[in-house]
Amino acid sequence: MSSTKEAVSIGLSAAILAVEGEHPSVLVVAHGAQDALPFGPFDPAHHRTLESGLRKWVGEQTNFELGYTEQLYTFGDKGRHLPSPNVGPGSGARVVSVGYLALTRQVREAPDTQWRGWYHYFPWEDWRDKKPEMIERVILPALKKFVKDAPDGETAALRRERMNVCFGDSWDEERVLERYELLYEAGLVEEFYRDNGQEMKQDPRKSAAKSSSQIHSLGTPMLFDHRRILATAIARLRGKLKYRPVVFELMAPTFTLLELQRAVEALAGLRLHKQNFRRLVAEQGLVEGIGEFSTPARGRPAELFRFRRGVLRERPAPGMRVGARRAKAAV
Amino acid sequence: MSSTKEAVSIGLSAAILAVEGEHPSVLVVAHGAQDALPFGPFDPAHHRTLESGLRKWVGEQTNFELGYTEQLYTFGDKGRHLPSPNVGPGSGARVVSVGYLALTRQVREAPDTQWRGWYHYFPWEDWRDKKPEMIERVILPALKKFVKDAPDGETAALRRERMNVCFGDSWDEERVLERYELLYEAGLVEEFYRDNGQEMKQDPRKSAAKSSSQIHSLGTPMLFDHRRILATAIARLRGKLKYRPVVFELMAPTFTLLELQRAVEALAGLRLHKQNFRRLVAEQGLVEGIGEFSTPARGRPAELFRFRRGVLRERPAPGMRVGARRAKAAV
DNA sequence: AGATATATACTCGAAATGAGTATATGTTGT
DNA sequence: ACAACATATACTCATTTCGAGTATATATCT
Repeated sequence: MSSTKEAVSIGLSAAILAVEGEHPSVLVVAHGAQDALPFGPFDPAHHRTLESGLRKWVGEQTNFELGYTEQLYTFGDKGRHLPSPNVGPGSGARVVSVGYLALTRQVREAPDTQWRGWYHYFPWEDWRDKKPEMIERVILPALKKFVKDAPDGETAALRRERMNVCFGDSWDEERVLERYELLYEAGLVEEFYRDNGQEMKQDPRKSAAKSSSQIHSLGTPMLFDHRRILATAIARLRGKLKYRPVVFELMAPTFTLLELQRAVEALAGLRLHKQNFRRLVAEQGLVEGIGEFSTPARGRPAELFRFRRGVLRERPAPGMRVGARRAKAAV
Repeated sequence: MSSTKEAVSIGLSAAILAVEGEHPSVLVVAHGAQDALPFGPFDPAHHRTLESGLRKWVGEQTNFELGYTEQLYTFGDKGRHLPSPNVGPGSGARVVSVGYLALTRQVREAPDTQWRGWYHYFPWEDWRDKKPEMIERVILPALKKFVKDAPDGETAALRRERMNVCFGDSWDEERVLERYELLYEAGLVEEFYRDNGQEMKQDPRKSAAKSSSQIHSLGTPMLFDHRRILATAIARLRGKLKYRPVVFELMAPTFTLLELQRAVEALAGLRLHKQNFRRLVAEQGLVEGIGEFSTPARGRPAELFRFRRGVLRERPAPGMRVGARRAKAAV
């Protein structure tokens, strides 16, 4: 084995997600001027598994009980996780960070923590009202420039392909991470410049290049690679939604079908067809009515439902299909 | 931060998978009497990312060039990855192991390595000929006993649910890991006893309990938690097959449609309907004929095809749907 | 009572899909 | 040459899934 052995420490980060009405949110802690995911070191002396380590200090730090948790990915990139903003690279021990997804019903905030909407960090991911204008106005022009600026033809072709997959005609709501990574590499996201020790060129104070090649900083940045972990978490959740009944981890014990639909829509970032949604939910046997009814301000009261735990036993892959709109023309 | 800091080293393990004709295989190295996945330490001083570290020493150790690779999972459990068979726990540094899936076209074997069939390790996962008899004869009886032996009713219900999901009426070929973990916990797999410092009770030399509660060791065991990593790899590959054209990483540059089908069947552990398979492949535009034909020993020659790289650009999720047989009665 | 808002039931057609039949094209044995 | 066989390929058919829409029911507000 080689000389410099294991100067490695393990960091655990958790993207703790919830949804309140129509608003999907993530628990963040303030870390200087920047938002951060709750994170802490893994202490191998006191914890048998990574996950038990995570539960421990998340419990301490955010005063939160994690329900459903799932490991996301282990990042070991040099440069994208500096030990501290002040300390240059190469100084301390190398940090390998293990990211987790955790789901919870949104309750109170703990001290020093705050629930913030997903789409502050990923404004291009919310298609519920309409396709976000920034895609046509900012992202695609910048990506086209990114393609044009490629060093050689092969790289250009690869970049064009990625652009089309990520922001082309058909929207695949699961590709959250792929899109963030593309924007990162294209320099459309603040973390890119921070990680490379540069500044964002589009600084408003600068006099130079007016509107010609203005570079935009899209979305709110986060500490370290935390926005990447959050992107991974959202992507995973959006995918899982379709074949596992994970939404119910985020819902109150009872809910109306519309509330359930709004939650799914919030997570997927898409609108769904109401009648088909309830047909799906009914057919799948995901829920059961409890005979009581909501008392809405306006409109007809809706029956209250609860999750049918039995589904897990019966069906192989019960989830909320987030129907891809049937392609009109184009084949 | 706490006292006992980072006595952690990172191990990288790779499940390198290939398929030769109808035989799916994994590259193993002999480690004493046991099979092991190629593995080695991550050296943070020399590698920018975990993956580059992996490629480096896999290249050295097995003389192999990795093609497609994907991170699987990071395991940190105390007890399931002892530093060495001879050294007791608590002695050395804690090892956190990051598992990878890698795909390659099966070529020569490197020194000290060997291609072994998947189903040596997971004989219950191959349903191509028929449902493996061991499920009815050995696994289900043992699992029923495992349910009955549960300390309390709640645990029993959970265990029964898992038994049904894993080995019940409908077979979900993706749940490779879930099934292995269940067998592990039920003590049907040798690693369980090794990790707990016991011996397998069914030892043939022992005189005691004849056929009454005979405990079987299912499949060939592996070093450390390597069989778990392999299970994760197979599960991931079986899933990915359906929505990404990963099979082609395993195929020769040109192939007949039947060869492609046999490869998919080998990986999925299922038989497929031939006519529908080719319809699917054609509709998806995954392949293109090259005008040449195979020269088989018997039967009509088949056209040779190659992968159409264009698909990646065109379709959002091109893959080989492994059609779940339509449910007959039961609902 | 009528406007409005929401809930729920039902219909329709296109596409996907499981399963099968029919036919084409090669080899081997006699 | 020709039957017997093996494989490839084309096409049919019924069922299921699913997007999209219409129709109707039950509440509140003015």
